[in-house]
Amino acid sequence: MRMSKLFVQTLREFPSDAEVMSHKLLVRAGYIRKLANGVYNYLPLMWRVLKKIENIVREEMDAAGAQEILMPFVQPSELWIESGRWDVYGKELMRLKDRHNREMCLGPTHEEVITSIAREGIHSYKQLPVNLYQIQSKFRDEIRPRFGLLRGREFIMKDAYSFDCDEAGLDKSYEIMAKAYKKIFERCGLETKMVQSDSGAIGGSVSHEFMVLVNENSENNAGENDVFYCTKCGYSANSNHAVSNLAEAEVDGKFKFAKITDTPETTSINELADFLKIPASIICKCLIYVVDGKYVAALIRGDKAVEETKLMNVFAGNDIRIARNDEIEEIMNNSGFNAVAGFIGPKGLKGVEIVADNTVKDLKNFVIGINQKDKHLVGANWGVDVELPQRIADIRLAEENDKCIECSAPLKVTKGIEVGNIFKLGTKYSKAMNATFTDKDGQEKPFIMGCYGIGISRTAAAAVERHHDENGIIWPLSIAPYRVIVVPVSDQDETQMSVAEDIYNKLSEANVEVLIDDRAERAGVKLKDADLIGIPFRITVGKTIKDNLVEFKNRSTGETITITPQEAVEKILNL
RNA sequence: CGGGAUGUAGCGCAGCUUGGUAGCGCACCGUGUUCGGGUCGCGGGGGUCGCAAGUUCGAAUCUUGUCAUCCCGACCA
Repeated sequence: MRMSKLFVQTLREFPSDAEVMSHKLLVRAGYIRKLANGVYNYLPLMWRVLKKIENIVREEMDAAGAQEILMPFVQPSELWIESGRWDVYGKELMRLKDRHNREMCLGPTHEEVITSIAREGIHSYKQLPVNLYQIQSKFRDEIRPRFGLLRGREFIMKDAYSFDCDEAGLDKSYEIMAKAYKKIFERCGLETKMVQSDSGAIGGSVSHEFMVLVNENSENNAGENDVFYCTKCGYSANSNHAVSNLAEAEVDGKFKFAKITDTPETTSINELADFLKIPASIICKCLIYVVDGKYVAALIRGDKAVEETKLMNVFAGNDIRIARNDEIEEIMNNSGFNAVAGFIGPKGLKGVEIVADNTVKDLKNFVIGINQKDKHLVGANWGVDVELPQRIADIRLAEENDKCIECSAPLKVTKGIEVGNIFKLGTKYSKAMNATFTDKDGQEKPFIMGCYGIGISRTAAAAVERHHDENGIIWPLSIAPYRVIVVPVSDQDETQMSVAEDIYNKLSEANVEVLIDDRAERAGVKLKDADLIGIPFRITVGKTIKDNLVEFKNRSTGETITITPQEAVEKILNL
């Protein structure tokens, strides 16, 4: 391709509305252009990168035995009503009506559609297992799109769905996908960590995320997830799922008897601990949440934080938020109290489900709210002063240096970009939508399903986050829009131009993806642009051509050698 | 949903305090010059100043509303 014809415009400055490097660089280097909030045009260079990633994904998915299909982007509400998600998916689901007033939605994911396909097409265990996938634009009306391609509303995703006749089959399909994913990201030049993650409200199911770790090179932190990991045994998990053991802490308040004590204006744990001159670990904190519209009280040790996803899962919920003050007031009114946030306790709460974190059951002679403003019960004990809730679960957010549950080594934490997710669905959709097959024994059974996603456009952005320098993008060779760019330094110099054209022609004829910068620009402009757009190799034809020498530069290492044009061509052909 | 900030040419910005009919750099067009890391000069084209009301003889500038964008937060009691 000739730069003089390539549809690209590089900018001399970064766009003012971009925050993270991948966003800044992709806009500045002319790869993408914003059309609306969270919605981007993919210009020629970007589209080439995306197609490269797609093809790697295709090759590995096909090699893993999956078959590519394409499902509609617009879906009828009926399927979503069948699965039960029409009412619970929330505002992320972009809903619309057609001219007949039928309700439709833009596909944020395709479990419903794929289940309907399987329901119609798979009738016997002899047809299983099956794995179908597609690569397609998805639309999710995110609360807050940001970071360019890392969290857009419209984005390109590969989604695969497996169907098996039993759990063992699903385990195998899952394993195959996990291996394929690792290979896909490796081939894209991305090191990923496969971490355990939350699998939503479905009991007993398993899910892993593939994270690109980004802590070490973060001017701006593009990683939206906290990943906990153990360097000793390899345990790793998303913070919404990470389980840990705690270091020793004081959990006995050693008060001789229980006493209602004045604790004026201690609305936070720190204030309360300071006021009573006690460690926060002997306070039992009580937080009111709203899960799917129902009130929930969560008890946890004062020095620890609640992990909302874990808490939500205890109640198989879809939505969780902390209660507002007016909601707490409502609970107080209903229960015959008049306390405010800071003095809430589990005792006597009406219309509220209570769950206690594992950390509170060992507390002795502790401090707890009793729904009286400016007072706490000091020296309380379970079973004596307050009943220990029946529901006890792990709802605690892990912290760095907590002990690994596998090997007790201290856990570390880092930021990660989630580029892939694999998930054992089980029969959630097949049961709800009555998608069954006849098994060996003649019985009709629901499919055992798995689903497997890769954010194609996010993977491209993650690659930029990991591979760039102060001059621009540094694409891994496997996903670069072009492998090599030929730059004649002066378009005035006939020898330079003809040698450059010759190199370009030879590489083109050998089907190498090659650019030639034939623009009537000065050398500085061309070299800056070559660095900015991040082509892995550059062949510069300059003055030394009188000695039959050109410069061969590696964008990634900066290594530069001077060789003959023929050697340069061969070097590229031998990559 | 709450808070903050910002909307002026494709991009980056000034002008607004103190109203008087819009400017700079980059990019673009023409021309000359220069030619190995974003040359220099001359000449040009391009903007109903986010939108809508209001105040005023007159509004980019003041007032109100509205929309959009970016950031932070979404309450850890």
